[in-house]
Amino acid sequence: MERQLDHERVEKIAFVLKTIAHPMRVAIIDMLSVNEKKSVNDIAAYLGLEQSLTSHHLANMKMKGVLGSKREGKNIFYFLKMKEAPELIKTLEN
Amino acid sequence: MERQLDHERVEKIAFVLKTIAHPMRVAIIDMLSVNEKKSVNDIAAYLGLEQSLTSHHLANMKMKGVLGSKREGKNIFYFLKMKEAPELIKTLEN
DNA sequence: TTTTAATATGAAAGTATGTTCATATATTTG
DNA sequence: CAAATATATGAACATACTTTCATATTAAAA
Repeated sequence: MERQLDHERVEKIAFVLKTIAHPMRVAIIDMLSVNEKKSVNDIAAYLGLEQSLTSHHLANMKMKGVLGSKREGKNIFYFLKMKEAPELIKTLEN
Repeated sequence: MERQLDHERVEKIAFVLKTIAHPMRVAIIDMLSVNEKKSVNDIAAYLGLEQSLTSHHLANMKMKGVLGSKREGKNIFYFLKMKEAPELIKTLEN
């Protein structure tokens, strides 16, 4: 029989869940699971949010390993980095 | 091609994620995914936590539909109600 | 029917998270 | 290089979440 999760593992799992557990961030991940990459402005426009707020959330998810980003000229494109993120959302769609 | 998630769905998904996104609560769900049902004291003892704190977390998860409970004499047993909860954890174990 | 065991509850304090606003930085274009 | 566009950043504020502590409730046992 399998061991229960140890403390460190539990912390890490909660950390990832916490990173995603916000309506804006769920929406961003959902969008990026369909779009491969999107600029900050596109994301903000699509979700109807302010630039600065969008940027803060994107930076947060990037810092925590959920997203990545890549500059292309004037734009910065964000993309999904943690493949599990959309799976979490899919688990709860019903 | 599939529609994106609407606002209400995104909110609901974030709500569930937020309910689970805490180390103690991940540990409780993990425990209950292996044990079917456990009393408050058992849970508190197993996790090395105070009675009151454990009770608060259990009540919270019950209120939000993740857990259920059932009194048996002096004890109250908690059990998993939302089947997706352990799946979320499983997605992030690796 | 008092005591003990198990759990819940509510308020206060502590801590973390989210949002806004003003401004900074980087890149392209005229 | 000055202006415009895209994005980031930091501080202040607002809100939400966690923990603790003291006490209440419920059920069983003596």
